Amino acid sequence: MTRAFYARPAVEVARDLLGAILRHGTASARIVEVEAYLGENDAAAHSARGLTPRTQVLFGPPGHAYVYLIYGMHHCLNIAVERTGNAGCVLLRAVEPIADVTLPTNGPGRLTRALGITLEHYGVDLTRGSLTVCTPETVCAPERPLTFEIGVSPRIGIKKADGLPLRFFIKGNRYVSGLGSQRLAARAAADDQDLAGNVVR
DNA sequence: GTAATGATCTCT
DNA sequence: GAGATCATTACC
Repeated sequence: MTRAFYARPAVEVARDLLGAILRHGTASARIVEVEAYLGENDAAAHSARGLTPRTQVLFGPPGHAYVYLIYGMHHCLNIAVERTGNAGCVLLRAVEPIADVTLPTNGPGRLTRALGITLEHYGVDLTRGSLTVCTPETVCAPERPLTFEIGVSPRIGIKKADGLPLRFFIKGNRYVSGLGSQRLAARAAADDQDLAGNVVR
């Protein structure tokens, strides 16, 4: 993805990231669920209270990683978007494994653990280096559809600015996180059932 | 310096 | 429904 791809409103970038490929080293996975955070006018965004040491990358140029530790034990991966000075970002919430991924990837904390993303990736440039996002056509995954329906819902787990439809996900994809998906995924692993179409909310 | 908080996950 | 566990932030 180019710098220009990220230099757009958070909602646009979020929707366009669905289906794209997240790569870290040899590991790769398809992005199936994201959330948009709008910057200083979004009470739920970390950048809502202005520039702090942690959030400075959000105010910097687009296309850089914003990684932070949540609840003392989970890392979350975001991508800074919009032009320099605008603190919008996109939270990656779930991915579908393609290669060299063994751990579960449905959920923000799980996907960072599965792909080995930590605080050391804070601020790295996603347009160059080992942690990148690219278009699905550049990866050989012919069994996965390039077109899909996009589902929309309120963001998960936040208390401020709740209810805004800023969460986007691939409808029917079994790797989407959210209500019930953990039990469904566990049952799928146990029964080897195909859950496609049953995770839409 | 101290205390509250949290864009989560796992188990009960 | 509660506990784990700590960086960041706000407030004294």
